[in-house]
Amino acid sequence: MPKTNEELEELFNEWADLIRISGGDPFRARSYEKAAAALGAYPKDVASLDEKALQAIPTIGKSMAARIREYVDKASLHELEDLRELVPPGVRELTRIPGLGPKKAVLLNQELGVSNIDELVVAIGEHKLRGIKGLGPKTEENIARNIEQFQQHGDRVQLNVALSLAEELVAGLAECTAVQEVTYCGSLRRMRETIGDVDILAASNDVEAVMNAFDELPMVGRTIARGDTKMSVITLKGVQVDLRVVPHDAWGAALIYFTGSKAHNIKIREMAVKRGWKLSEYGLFTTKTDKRMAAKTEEAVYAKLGLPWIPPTLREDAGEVEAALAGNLPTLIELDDIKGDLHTHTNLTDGQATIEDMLATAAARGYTYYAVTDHAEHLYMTGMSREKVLAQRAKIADLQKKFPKMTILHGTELNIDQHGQVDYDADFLSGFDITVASVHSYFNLSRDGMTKRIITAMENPNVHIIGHPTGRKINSRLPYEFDAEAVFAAAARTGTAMEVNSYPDRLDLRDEHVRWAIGAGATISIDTDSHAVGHLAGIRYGVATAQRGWAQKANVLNAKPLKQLEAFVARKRAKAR
DNA sequence: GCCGTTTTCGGCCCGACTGTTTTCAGTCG
Repeated sequence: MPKTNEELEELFNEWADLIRISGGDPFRARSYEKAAAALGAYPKDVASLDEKALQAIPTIGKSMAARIREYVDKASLHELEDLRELVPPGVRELTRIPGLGPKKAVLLNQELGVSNIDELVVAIGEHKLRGIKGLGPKTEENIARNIEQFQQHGDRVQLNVALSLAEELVAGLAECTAVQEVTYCGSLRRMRETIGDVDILAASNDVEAVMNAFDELPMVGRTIARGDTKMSVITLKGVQVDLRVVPHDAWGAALIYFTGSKAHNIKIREMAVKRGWKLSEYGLFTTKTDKRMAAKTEEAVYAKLGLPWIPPTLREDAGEVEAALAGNLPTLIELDDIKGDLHTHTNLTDGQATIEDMLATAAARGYTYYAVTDHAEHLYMTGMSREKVLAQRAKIADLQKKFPKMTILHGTELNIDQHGQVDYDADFLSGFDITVASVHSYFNLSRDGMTKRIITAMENPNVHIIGHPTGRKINSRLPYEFDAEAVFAAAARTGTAMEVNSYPDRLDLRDEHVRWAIGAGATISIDTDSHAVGHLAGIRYGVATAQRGWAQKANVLNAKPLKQLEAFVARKRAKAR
């Protein structure tokens, strides 16, 4: 997303926190949060908009627009700076600890002078919290434990880790006879790239039995809360899991509630309120007579609100409700639409598996084509040479006979050098069926330099896909700086696909970028970058990320039949002449 | 601070759980 949007998202979120900490109007705080989310998701650079255009963005009114302009024009926000003066430094940091909200953070600061997490740890060690009115020994204990949990597992877990944990938990609970239905919900069902807590929903009329069964699952560690319908635990690996048990006849309403997102739920609950109804996890009710109108299935609840069923990957209040009302919901790309993988490796370079094993696994997935794209020679550590390339090509011609239903494409993953050039000359490049080109070096170029570099590579008629386009690694490496708007426009202009790399620690492009790239008219390619046979199944993460970016089948290169894929490559090569 | 098919003022989603209280505030999702 554009840099200004990102900065404003962060600043407005800080603003919202400071309003809450300073005891300001909570609804006003929410306005800032909503505006922050809207700016973060906005696909164009807001720095280029005037006040009138800014106000056309939902949640941005007159004063928000003026503040955005102030920030763009003067690089400052004087009201936010004034507010920072009012709030003791460090109090906001304290609210990052689970269970410690603005009220308690202020209390701790006022009573004990605590202004950061380290000082709080010392105060707890001296048992100073229990003397404060409203706090007791339990609170002191809980905060101490939450700090420990936060410091050890502060990062959200990756999608694949959370998903396999959730699948294990669901399978375990399904064996309990009291469980009528069980599934995972929350950000995991929405397939967000990282997951805070794993949410499990079960239907049963024997809550005790389900909770006891949950407690006894081997991966479950400590219980942190247990009530009549809800229970929270920490797994042995330190992930928080929330279990909610509901009556079977409220399954659909509970699914919606527990899947979220919070913003999506608020949106549809407001729709209910406007009709004189009330929506909760127990169903959709009339306010006057408390009569339940829908609850059994998600479809029934959405239908009563005048909406089609909305796929979980879209439920972020990012325009999906409005699109649903207008009958414009996208028909999302599905896993079954994927016809092949266009970015994969073998043990000829840095992969773990032989080409035979990779091909057999791909064929078993039912792919109609598959590209072998081992690294090119400028990634010296992989020891690639032209001789090896040609030998691999000959081998593929041979192996093709073993896979009559799957066309094997011979490709390569090229390295984009700091000037935008790639490993081979046009002549040698034309021998490949398809190529991926990626940035593997010089991550610290200037924004302009990086932008120019990537666009230069895209202008090469023998470059068909840009691999992991932003270079980010979740929780470890930031994306490199470049002008995404210019790059996506160039992708559309040059007929180059932008990859959605499915590797769980990459997911690159990410959801918001996918939506933006598609909006710019670019084609995306959902690939696994597999280095082992087990990686090929990871395509589900890429498909989910593309869904979160509103991608439809027509936007995806490797959802096209082979002929159309070949035409995509040929069109680009023809441009060189 | 935003917003409008009851509205330009007065609303703003809804419920669960904990810990500290003797009926509720704070926090979470």
